[in-house]
Amino acid sequence: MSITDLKFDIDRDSKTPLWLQIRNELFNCLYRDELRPGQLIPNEKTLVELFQVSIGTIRKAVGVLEKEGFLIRKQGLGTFVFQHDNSSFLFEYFHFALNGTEKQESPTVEFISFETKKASKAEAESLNIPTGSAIYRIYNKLGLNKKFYIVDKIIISQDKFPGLNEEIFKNRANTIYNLYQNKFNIFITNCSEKLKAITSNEKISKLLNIELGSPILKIDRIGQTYHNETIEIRTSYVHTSDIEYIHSQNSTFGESL
Amino acid sequence: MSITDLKFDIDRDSKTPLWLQIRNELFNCLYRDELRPGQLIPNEKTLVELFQVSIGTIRKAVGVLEKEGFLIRKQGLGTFVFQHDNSSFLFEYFHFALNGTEKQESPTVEFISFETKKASKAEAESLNIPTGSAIYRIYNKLGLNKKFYIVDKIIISQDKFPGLNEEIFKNRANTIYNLYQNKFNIFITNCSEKLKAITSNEKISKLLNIELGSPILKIDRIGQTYHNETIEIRTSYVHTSDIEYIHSQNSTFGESL
DNA sequence: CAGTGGTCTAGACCACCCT
DNA sequence: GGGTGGTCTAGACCACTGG
Repeated sequence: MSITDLKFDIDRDSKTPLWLQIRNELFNCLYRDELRPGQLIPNEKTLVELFQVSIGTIRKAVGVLEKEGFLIRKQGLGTFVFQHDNSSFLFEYFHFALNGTEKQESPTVEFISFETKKASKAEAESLNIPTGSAIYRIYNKLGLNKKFYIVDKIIISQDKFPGLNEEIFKNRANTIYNLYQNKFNIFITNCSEKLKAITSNEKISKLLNIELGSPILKIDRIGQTYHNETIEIRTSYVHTSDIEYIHSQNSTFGESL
Repeated sequence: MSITDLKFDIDRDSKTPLWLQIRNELFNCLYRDELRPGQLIPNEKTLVELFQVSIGTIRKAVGVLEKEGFLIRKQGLGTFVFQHDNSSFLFEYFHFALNGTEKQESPTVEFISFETKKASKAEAESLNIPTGSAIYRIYNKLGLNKKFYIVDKIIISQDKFPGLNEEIFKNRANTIYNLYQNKFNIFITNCSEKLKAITSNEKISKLLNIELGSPILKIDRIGQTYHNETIEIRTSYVHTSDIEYIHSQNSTFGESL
């Protein structure tokens, strides 16, 4: 079943603009997996026929989805569905750089452990599952410049990742979000991070080889998929002696143009 | 001299798209202060005549400037130059909320001190002025929910703020960025923040009424104006017992529509 | 080369806001 | 009612990509 065979419900009398209706229809195709990550979507002329609107309206709808990060337009090639991979992922969700530098390098990742556990009350609430449900708890170490500064704890519901095990997790060729997407059909669409300063406990001190009670940056990240469904809870413990968390807000884009 | 009297250099044979040329011309008007914060810019029909292009091209240029944050379009009213003020500023550059909540409240601000000093080497480098140049060093306390959690240290060059003194600073009716903009013609266009976890020293402990050596979130913010000229160095020391630094990345905008 | 998205035109009509 | 930006049309032509 190709998307070009589908029938779409466009209501020309609706108060909702045509471009937004089309954007929503296309968005639902992504959500329902009728358009899959990396896939080429129909060209603009085809979409014009499919939706029976003018090309400007199609361009507006596709433009919004591109701005939102779901589609990528490439002139001369076509429009593709975004996918998480090594080249695009890191600089979206990895926010650290060595002191005084701007973001550049990819971190090195080292596996620590993979366990099956039961969800605590807080974890269950975040993941919207019953307390005590089966979850996976995964620990990783991340480093820059050959030294490890970050410990990541990942909590995911077993229900959403049937068949996942330590081997599959360790042997992934790409990023973790790419694994979710390709093997489990789960596409992380947005993240929210909350940062605090705490003191390191014994476990973190040992893993990062630092003194007990050192100041540590703790980051609680919630990873969600379509319609704000929470998929992953990731807690990072970061020793910020040599690295910094970077957050830039530029209103500018075109000064260099 | 109104903008409608200006002559613009639009090159129809250039490789640069018309909409980008127009965007850059308008941007330069902002930079050169020919269009001032809060001001209504000419309507689309007037811009069409001014630049001798079709309305779609104008809309593209203005749309980009709006996305960049420099202009604000209001249907039925017109298009205005963005200005920092109490209503729009806070939720752009204030990133804290009480534990477990999302961002909502405005912080309360309390003045601590205003001093004239000489720039240290690091400060001078950031501000691109000679070491030892005259600067202002200002301390503020910020709080949420009637308790203070944040100490802000602001460093600015005296050269860029002629006539600034403690009275003017304290008696500002609006935000600090609004003061820069209205009294000194300096418009902050972008910020970059770098976060670390440290332990509190004596000064910070006393100001925030916490134990010496408590874990503290330290934020180094660089505030810049057009063409990446650094205007302000702001260092925040945050006691994150009851509040969190929030950073969301949403690719989505339209799920609620 | 054929096919893609990017730019641009010259309008019409609608929704919104203020007086 | 008069003015603003928002939506939409039905094209033409250009720039880029891959084979």
